[in-house]
Amino acid sequence: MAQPGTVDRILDTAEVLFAQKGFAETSLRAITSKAGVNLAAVNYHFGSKEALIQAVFERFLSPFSQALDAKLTEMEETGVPDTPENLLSLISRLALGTHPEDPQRAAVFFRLSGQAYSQPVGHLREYLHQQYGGVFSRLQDHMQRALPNMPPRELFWRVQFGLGAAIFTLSGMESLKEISRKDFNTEVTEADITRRLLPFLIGGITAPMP
Amino acid sequence: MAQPGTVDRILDTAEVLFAQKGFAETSLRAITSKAGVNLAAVNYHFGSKEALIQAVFERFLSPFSQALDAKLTEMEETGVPDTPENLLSLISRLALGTHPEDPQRAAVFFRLSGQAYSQPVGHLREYLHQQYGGVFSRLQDHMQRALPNMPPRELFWRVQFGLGAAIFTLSGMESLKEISRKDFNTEVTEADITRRLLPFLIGGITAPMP
DNA sequence: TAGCGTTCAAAACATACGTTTCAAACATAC
DNA sequence: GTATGTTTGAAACGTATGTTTTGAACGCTA
Repeated sequence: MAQPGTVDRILDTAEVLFAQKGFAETSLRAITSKAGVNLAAVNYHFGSKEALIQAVFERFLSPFSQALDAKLTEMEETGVPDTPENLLSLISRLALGTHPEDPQRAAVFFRLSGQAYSQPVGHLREYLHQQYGGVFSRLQDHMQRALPNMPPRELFWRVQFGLGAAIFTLSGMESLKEISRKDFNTEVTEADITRRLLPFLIGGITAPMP
Repeated sequence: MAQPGTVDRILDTAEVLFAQKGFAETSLRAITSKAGVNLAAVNYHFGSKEALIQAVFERFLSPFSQALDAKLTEMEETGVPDTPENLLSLISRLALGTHPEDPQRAAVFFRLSGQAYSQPVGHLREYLHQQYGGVFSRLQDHMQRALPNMPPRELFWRVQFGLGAAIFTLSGMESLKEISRKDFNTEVTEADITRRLLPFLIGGITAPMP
């Protein structure tokens, strides 16, 4: 019988395990046993492990992508000026707040993104590109309008650098949290890091050209 | 018979395959067959796959780490001032030029670093930390001297951000090269990116505090 | 209630993996 | 040339993986 949520229980468990240990290192048996469902359920509902991975990302990125799209439209309509500050803090707020019911969710989001990016050429990367490349290039356009004097090529790379700084740091947070705890006797949260990230990103993206 | 270079042939092949596809996705059979050595050779010479991974990193990072150490000492002795520019361009030159006989080597270096960082908690990360944490904190000290007014905690995170931007971008170069080729009709090299990286990193690390 | 499509559970399947074994081939020292 | 320790080669081992199969349990409609 369609017991409420076999599919969702698989997705919930898979996204946590994928974020913790990576895709290859997470077996279907680990997912299904922790989720309390039968092993065959993954192949039955999703078709394959690869399809499950894509489903996990779709459930994650679609709300974020749609929210970003809506916010950009809202900015255009209400005449909020395109500035690096506005754009970057918009993204930061969305990344932290797309799933407000679960604050831990943001950490999983960042770790999953890092896993996806460091993933070899596999199908995931191109899937993400063709699925969410549109929003990304729209964001890039806004950033270009915010910095009209910067050559598009230079801006492209600087956005990539900023993306790297953000995803890389936030996806490796666990280890960094520990170091910060040891060296500075301070607990840090994802929100702390994104707050510190903003000036860094703005300084980097708007830096004078050599 | 100790045919000249079984160990080296394994290391050469392993480092390329690890960089291309990741650790879990690269089997010992793929390595040994491409290297033209027997499957058992890995366990005979290295003991295990995990030990092989560490050996690959040691061969890579030790020359870099030693060179960086020497250059920092040289800076101290000759009185070269600690500035973000000097420190960052030093690292950039070393990363690109530690293996001058093979320009491709730098790309492998970056991709391997990215794989190591995005790796889950596994033993590799702590191995790298206890092996090369010393040079890293020495570099951090120099950076602190370059920016005496910045709180150490803030500097720590900004260095992490910079590290993320560098490794993340350079380790995903293949895809980014392709995009750049399509969008801008330009071929880019690792050296191009590091040249563009420098102003971004300096701007980010020295950005005014909020 | 009978039939039907959907979902579940348990088991088996085929394959790929890291590792181990053991004998043969080799280099070196005596 | 023989003996000894080291390295190679081919095969097997045990295990873990993703996937498939089969039949039972279930909800729904006629």
